[in-house]
Amino acid sequence: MFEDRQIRAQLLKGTLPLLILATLRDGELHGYHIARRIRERSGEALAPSEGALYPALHRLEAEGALEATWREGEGGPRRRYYRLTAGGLAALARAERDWAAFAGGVNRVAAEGSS
Amino acid sequence: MFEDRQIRAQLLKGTLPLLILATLRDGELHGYHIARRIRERSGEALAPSEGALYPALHRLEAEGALEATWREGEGGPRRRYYRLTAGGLAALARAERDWAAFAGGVNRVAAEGSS
DNA sequence: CTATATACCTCGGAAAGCGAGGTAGCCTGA
DNA sequence: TCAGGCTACCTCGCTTTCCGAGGTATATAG
Repeated sequence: MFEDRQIRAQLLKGTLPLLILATLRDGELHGYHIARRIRERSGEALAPSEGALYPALHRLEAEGALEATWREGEGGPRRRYYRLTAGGLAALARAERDWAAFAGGVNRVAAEGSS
Repeated sequence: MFEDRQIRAQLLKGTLPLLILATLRDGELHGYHIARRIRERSGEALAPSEGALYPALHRLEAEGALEATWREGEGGPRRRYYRLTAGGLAALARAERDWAAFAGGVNRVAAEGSS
């Protein structure tokens, strides 16, 4: 049947950068922690896979939105901490604006009894 | 630079079925008209391309969410009119629920000063 | 007869998510 | 001692779906 596959599977597309940038607004975090924060804050509604998260972090770093440093982990493997650059902050503002416009548009189209 | 490309380009992913199904809630329409309605109702925020729209319609039809009939157009080329099936109505409800959960999750993560 | 608007379609390419799989360090318990 | 589990990172191949470009066809306006 026409199942959850189609909608759910693709919804995350394009919003991961926003989620990552927003998560890093309060301070630096490492990748695994970012994923956990997104899950928690979204109330488990969003759960980006590692196969999506790490490439997204690399992209943002390559674009200059994030800076990263390796740190030896206390009681655990080494971690890569990410923080926003000035450009990243601007990218976050842009991403929020884009998301608001997009979500608003979808809501207007999907709203019942609009004409 | 980290430009609009990244967010905007992929945002539509996964929401097209919802937009199409919602647009057809009030009655049958043909493809071109559906595209126009989405543009109008979203306040020009959403403008799915034909290369995305027609395949999406075919997918929904193949899945049984839509039924379609050809009609000779009065003053113009022939048109294919789409309408919701019972299954399509259910799919619409599901898509709306998924969208609400997803958008809510993104908003919670992106919201400033949440903890 | 050409241009424009409507209306449909398909193709190739790119982007980005997912799952599976792999490496590695540390801790716990049999 | 060593198996299992948690943290933490990474990559690869697969899939989906979007976009843009291009193509067909009909009707009307100039």
